[in-house]
Amino acid sequence: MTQAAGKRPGFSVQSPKGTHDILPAQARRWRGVERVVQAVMQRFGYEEIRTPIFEEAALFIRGVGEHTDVVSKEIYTFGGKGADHVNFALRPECTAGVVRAYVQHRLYREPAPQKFWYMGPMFRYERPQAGRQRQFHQLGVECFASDNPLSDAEAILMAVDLLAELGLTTLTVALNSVGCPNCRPAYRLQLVRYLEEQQASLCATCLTRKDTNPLRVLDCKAPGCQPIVACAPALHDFWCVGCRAHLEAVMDYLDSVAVAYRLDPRLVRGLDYYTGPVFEIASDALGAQNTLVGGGRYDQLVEQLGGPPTPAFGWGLGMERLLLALDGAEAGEASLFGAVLVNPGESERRGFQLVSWLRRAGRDAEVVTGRKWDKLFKHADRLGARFAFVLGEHEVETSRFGIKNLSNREQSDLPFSHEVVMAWLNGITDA
RNA sequence: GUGGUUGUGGUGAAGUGGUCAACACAGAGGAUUGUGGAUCCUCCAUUCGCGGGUUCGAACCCCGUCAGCCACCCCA
Repeated sequence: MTQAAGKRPGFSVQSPKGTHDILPAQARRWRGVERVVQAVMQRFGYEEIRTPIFEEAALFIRGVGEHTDVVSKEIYTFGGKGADHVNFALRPECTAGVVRAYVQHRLYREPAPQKFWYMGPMFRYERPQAGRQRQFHQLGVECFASDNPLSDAEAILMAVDLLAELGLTTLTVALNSVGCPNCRPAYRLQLVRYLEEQQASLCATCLTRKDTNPLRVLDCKAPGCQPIVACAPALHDFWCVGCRAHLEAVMDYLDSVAVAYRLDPRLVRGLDYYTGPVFEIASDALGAQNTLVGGGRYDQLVEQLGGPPTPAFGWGLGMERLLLALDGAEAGEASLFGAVLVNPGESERRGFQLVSWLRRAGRDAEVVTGRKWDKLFKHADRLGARFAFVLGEHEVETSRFGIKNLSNREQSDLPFSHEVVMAWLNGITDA
């Protein structure tokens, strides 16, 4: 923000627009969420995968879709160097990268289905607002080589359970099917024909969407487009037998485990690769950007990116939005096992020894140096220490040290030696 | 890319043209030469996002610029 007078480092001391530092207090919250994530993923048999944060730009253009906003106006690209100059792009999402890795390493040879999860930064050049940043973090899952509706339901359930376990309750799950290659073309044709009739009253963006990605018109919130959308041919009238049956099976599975959802005939995804069931989980604890999880089936993508025909299902979850929705939850206080209180001089040497013994024994501890004992104890309080180790000049002279339990204020006095400390550690019980 | 709104220390904020830029919290030091969230005292913004202009004089007025936030759009 402001620059100290006289110091001109030649750059702004501010993280780039739309990016944030995660400071220790926040990082604690992240770790808490990550722990739950890992546990849930393990229960559902998903394995972690980590892919590069940049890929060839062409991967995203082919995978996500040339006409999606994500690719056409939000992607960060940069050139390589030297002879084999290729254009790269910071990943705007991770499905394309995971599919690329799946194809590259021929993971389809592993026993099916192959189930992966990932977590990491994604990049989209957008105007920042609540729940939207240029660098944000996404947790996602991809399940390959299963066209069984059970896999769809399992993945959706996993998202719901994860959110519930984190304490999120006011959620709505929206479900739809965007149709498969058997039925979508017919629908698309009808829709375009209809939109052409109505094009006089369509908004400007919908006019271009009509040709590039007509299904997205269904999602348009422009007031002028509302009546048109309302009377548009309905997707579900065009579903083929397979699509209908698949969606119904997913619904049946969800019913069987009491996952509440709402069928939303207008739910459409902004990424081109989706086929069949799509879903979204929104939280009313958020502002305008209230979609927490979005995903669906993409049975064509693996083949499109050079792999064998492989059905797949996946979703992505915005970590920052999740943390935002979780905002009411406690951040967790800083805590410490032991604070070793010492005076300047020789007692610091002892303090260094003692803190090192404690750390080597697996305990977190800090040395605090000072002359005034009220300040030292106050400091120990602030650190949230369970025990204060009193090791001042008096103790150095007598070769002893004090241990004070800061919660019940009981203090004992012991000879200063490694063995004594270890014995004492063995004697304490963890709360 | 479009619109709205806000920019005063680590934080929350007073101050709307004229002495050292209130106050509160946090922080540092002391009162108290060894024992913790108390009390009292002291210190902590050569400067009001940044740059220019008007003026004898600007945190306050004007212009520009940058940033934050919110919304549109889009999406997680």
